[in-house]
Amino acid sequence: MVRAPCCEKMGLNKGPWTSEEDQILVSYIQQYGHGNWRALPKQAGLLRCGKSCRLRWINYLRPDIKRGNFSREEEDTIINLHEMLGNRWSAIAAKLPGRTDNEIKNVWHTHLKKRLKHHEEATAGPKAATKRRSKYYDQEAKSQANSDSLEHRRPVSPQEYSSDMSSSVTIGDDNNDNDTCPKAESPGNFPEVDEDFWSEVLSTESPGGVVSDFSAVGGDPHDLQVPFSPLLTMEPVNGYGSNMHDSMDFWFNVFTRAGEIPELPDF
DNA sequence: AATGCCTGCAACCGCGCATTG
DNA sequence: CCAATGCGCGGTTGCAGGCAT
Repeated sequence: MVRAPCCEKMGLNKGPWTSEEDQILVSYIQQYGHGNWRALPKQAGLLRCGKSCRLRWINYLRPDIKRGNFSREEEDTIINLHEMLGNRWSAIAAKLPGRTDNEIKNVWHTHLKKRLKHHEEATAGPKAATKRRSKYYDQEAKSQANSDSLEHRRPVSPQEYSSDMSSSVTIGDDNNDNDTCPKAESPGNFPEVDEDFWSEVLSTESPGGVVSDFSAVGGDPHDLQVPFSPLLTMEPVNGYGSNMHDSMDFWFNVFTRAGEIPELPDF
């Protein structure tokens, strides 16, 4: 099957959007919505393909877009989710209101990969830790030192925790290198946990569920500092927990990293 | 001051999946 | 059932601005 191009390429604008085009697109969507992206540019009088319009709207013009730099918490959330989901940017974006998959993808490639790399260097040994850091990271470390770095590490209630998985693990944070940042020697920087811990988790938890009694799994989740914490908040939509395959994958990763493969829970 | 390099980000491209007729 | 179409996603690119030399 020969696929037709998404739009007639002839005579359509490409590249950066002008403010006029933005205005046309916004006012059209506000008035009529965006039922059919392919037809939209023609109806709105834009010399763009529908795909381009959709991208512009979703990534830039949508009214609920959150602009500006990512907070530390948002970055930690991305790192957590990326650990779980991989490059499923849209699934990650779904957990970050106001942020787009494109934005998250960019942040990951420009900032967070460096953070992780730096963290690995730092945990690999003092020699590696003294390597030259990126410009971004130097600035970030400076600004972080000026801010109240304790705020985002504060303990939270299970309810609050359930709606904010971002606080579970902090990776590559200069100021946390000596406190609660996980420092396991094992691949993936995961701390060891004992069998009792996992059996407790399994008795109280299943994918898609929420742990309501943290005393049963070791008290304050922040004290645990283990990467499965997002599991505790997982909802049976968008990503892990949404189907059997993902759930199996997830549990396999969790147990493999924990160094044991107990019986999988019923799904 | 000039030049080249690097970084960040907006936008494009191609593919796969879902839907429709 | 199958082809056509539309949409969404992830990877990649190109450009503008900042920075180093």
